[in-house]
Amino acid sequence: MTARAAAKPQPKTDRGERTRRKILSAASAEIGRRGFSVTSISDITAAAGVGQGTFYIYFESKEDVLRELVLQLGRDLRHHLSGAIARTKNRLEAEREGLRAFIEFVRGNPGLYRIIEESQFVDDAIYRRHYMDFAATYRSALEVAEQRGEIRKGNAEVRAWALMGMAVLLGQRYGIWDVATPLDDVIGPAVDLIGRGIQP
Amino acid sequence: MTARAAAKPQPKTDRGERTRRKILSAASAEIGRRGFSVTSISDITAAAGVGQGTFYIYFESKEDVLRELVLQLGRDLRHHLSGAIARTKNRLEAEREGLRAFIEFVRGNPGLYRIIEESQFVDDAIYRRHYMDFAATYRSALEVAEQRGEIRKGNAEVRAWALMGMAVLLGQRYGIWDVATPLDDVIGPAVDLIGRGIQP
DNA sequence: CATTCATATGACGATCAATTCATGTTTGAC
DNA sequence: GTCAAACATGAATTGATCGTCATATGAATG
Repeated sequence: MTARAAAKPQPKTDRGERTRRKILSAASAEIGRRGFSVTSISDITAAAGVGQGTFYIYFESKEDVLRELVLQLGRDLRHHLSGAIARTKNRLEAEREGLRAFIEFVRGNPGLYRIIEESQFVDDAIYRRHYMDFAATYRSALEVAEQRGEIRKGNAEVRAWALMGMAVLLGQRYGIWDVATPLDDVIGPAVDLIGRGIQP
Repeated sequence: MTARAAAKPQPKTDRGERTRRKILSAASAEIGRRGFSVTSISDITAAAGVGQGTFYIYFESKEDVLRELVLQLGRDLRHHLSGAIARTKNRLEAEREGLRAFIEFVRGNPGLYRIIEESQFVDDAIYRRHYMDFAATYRSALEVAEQRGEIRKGNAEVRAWALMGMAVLLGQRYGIWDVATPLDDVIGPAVDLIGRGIQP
């Protein structure tokens, strides 16, 4: 499940580069829409408009493609989030804008969300790394905010995972299953919970 | 993926009942250990010690078994949690004991946890129902606590999903990936977050 | 324009899992 | 103890995907 074969060499021409991208992009669309396990390699190559054998010029296996997609999505999401948080002036505002950006991202890319979650059952290591990376970033941000006195002292590691968990399930609930509820109706209560908790 | 075929009739003899259970239990063990997609029906029947054809006397397909496992796990988990919460005397205590019981359950049954999560990619409807059911219960509990003045007023639906999300990812992080950290080191900070939030 | 490397193809063989079914065994009601 | 219904079996069929390979085309170089 986590076995790594020798990676395929990078394409050496523009044409190769383009073809590789076509395959990756078709894989993202097909897997995002129908799921990893039911998508066959020939589904992907058909969607990409290339021959079946072409796939194996650039990738070892379907798992290999998924790994690359997860990494790519991680980068995209990170970029999207850091853009949203950039101009906030304290931690709670960052939580608000980060959560909003996350659910927006999910609404805009439901398939991509599913790809990451399903990667757990294909290559646990890559899924884990995805979350570990986000957690590490989150944790640092919380520690900085703590230093600055923007938030109470607390266990930043546990907090990071708890807050990520909130975002993940709210993303599922309000980003995929229900895209009708206005985001403000979700963000408001969620940020209130993050900021002040439930106690009177 | 969500297609439902005519359900198989219940066994009519003790022997039948026993065989059906053997298959379900073997399926739970195998799928929990190795994952749904890589487990074949013959893996399951071999582990159960029955012939391959026997499987089809009781189940339509592997998906059919998974549905039943998810329902069963939902009942088990609900039972485990309500037992843990029963004697708590306010909402925050219930959050504490519920979270502890949940992560304990995950540590004790990592495979079961994976079964529920993977069901999302096999039969989305059953996975969704699982969460919807828990959310409905959670929401009611929060509304009652609100009535009693045990917690501040707030959007119980959003809160329920946010808190479930926290539990799910903390369960992943501290129930599956890291089972060495003492639970109190996790529960404490998490309940502090739930109770008072991060603001100073 | 000749040569060479990179890229592209899709038919084909190997593999594997799902499901059926003809046949045999067990159970329990009478 | 008989008998019909329920249950059990695993070999055989079916269907689908993977991954390879012989062959062909494209592009760049001198």
